[in-house]
Amino acid sequence: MGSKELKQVGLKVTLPRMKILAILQEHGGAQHLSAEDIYKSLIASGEEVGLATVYRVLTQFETAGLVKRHHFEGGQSVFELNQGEHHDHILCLQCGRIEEFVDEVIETRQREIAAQHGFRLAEHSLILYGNCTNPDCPHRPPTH
Amino acid sequence: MGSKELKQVGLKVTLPRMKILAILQEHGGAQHLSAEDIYKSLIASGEEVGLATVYRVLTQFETAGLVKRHHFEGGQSVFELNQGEHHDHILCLQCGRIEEFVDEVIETRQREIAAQHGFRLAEHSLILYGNCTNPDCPHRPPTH
DNA sequence: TTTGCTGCAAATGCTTTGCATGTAG
DNA sequence: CTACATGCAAAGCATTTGCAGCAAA
Repeated sequence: MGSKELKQVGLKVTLPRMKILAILQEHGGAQHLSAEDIYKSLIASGEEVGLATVYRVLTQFETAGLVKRHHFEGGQSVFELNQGEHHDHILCLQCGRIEEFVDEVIETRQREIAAQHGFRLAEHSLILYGNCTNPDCPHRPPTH
Repeated sequence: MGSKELKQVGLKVTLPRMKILAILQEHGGAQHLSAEDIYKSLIASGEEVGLATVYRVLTQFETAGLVKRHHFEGGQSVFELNQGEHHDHILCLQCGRIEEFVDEVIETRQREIAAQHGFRLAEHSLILYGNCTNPDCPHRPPTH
């Protein structure tokens, strides 16, 4: 299942790569995991991979366009499967919940602003931080 | 001139703090400097400050609301004087030029999106990355 | 004087790299 | 068989912290 993607981007099909891809694909691929998260997950399932390998593989995946790297508050990078369409993120400062959204109004406005300033827009990073009013929001600091 | 701000926020008026404030205020206060930048600037002007002090002071300034910290691409944090009104940034991937902008359309839309997802919006980070078409853009990698 | 500040060096947290061994193609 | 992958330990950065000495109020 994951071997096709690996071959496509010219990476050898190895166990660590397959496993990491599988972890990212869980729950529909809409996860945002740190390298450490993935490493722990591997260890938990009895795999013998080094943290360095996790970082190396994730970087290769990013270069290959398989995953996207984000820099949310908190120092560490988080990775998610590249699901094709671009999206931005909103995350809860209380419980760390992350939701994705796409908004054409904002996308369009960004291009206009870039043009006004004499820039050709290449990419952007938009992250909204807030408190989710969900009753089941466990009011504790985010895991990452 | 900077001593007033320091007293206001309950920090003792010391030479390192005055100097760092002065550096941030240069060029109208619209600079985006890393701790290292500021440290080098101090050293260059013959001051005997430690890098640790620069970090400590910047963190205190941030807590006091005197400066804002941003996480642009590149690992290090950059600091700018808190000029009161919120704004976002657009920066050139080629020359590192940074421009600031405010857009009500985007601001409003962000609040709407947050509300739609059941979030009370606390803050946000919006950074546009592009290539500035300025003829004098020195096509080399950004300094930070 | 007393509390808070500073420099220095050491410690930290995340991420990358060097190297010898192992393995996919 | 050969080029690429891996694990481990060590190295790298950016940033923080412990501590003894100094200085602002």
